[in-house]
Amino acid sequence: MPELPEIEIVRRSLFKMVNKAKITNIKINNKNLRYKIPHRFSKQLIGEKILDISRRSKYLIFHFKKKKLLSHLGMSGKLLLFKEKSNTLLRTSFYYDLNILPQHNHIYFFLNNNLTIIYNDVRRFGFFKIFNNIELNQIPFLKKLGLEPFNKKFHLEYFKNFVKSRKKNIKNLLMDQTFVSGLGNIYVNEALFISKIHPLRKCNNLKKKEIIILISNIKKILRDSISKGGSSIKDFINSRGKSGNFQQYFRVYDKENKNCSRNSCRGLIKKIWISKRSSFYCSNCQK
DNA sequence: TTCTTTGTTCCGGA
DNA sequence: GTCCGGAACAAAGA
Repeated sequence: MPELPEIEIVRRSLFKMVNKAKITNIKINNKNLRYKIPHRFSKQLIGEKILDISRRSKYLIFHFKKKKLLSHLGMSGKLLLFKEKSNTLLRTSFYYDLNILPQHNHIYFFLNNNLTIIYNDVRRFGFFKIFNNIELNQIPFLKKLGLEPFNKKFHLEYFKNFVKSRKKNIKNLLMDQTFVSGLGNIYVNEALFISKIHPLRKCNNLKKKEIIILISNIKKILRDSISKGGSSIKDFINSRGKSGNFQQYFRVYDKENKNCSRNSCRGLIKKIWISKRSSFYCSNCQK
């Protein structure tokens, strides 16, 4: 569920607390994540100092002197911060109040500042990979990615150029990470709703005006979501266990059979599947 | 037992 | 060669 805004919030909240901290130990409870954690994993990271944490699309990158640790949270991955001294107290609040179960704590990164980063993931679709001496844009997972939505180059001309020879529907285009990277199902649904564009419209048939509105809305919705603390389908919390609250602002996602929230409309929200992904749209105002 | 959920990769047909 | 949709994959809860 975490999409760009959620990852950005995790990045910011982690960075505040663990920048310049050194990894003193690592405990792996379950190495079977999306990709199996190799034996050398702990050895390669212990003693390394976190020099930066950056984000590309939905990936987090921990920067060390020569190494980079790439992480993707998959569907339900969480990076929790744990204060050693008040261990018990935080455990309670993380694990029970927020329905985070300790049996899904898979990796512990112990730091020299009395904090521990815990990777918790119910479905284990997330992953960690270490890269040595490599530029960011050469990392295999990152080099195929399209523009970041906030990139100034993500504009009308880029869109028109990209769809010139393409015929897919606009929903699948926005889900395509080689076109624009960081959007997932939820924000694509929302952006199309706000832009009054039907998800099945062919991407090369959008009018100039519609493209401009859509791009502007994508940027706006991501920015708003970050400022509100990230989306919070209940699986998502930020690194300090604080739940995001963007969920209450969803206008179309998971609103099947509800009335359209647009004042002037009041059409019915429909649910369809597009490439096996649930898609919600207003049958009246999304043309 | 089956369905649904996600992002990503892989594959075959067009 | 390129585009595009579908399948597979990971795990678990309903």
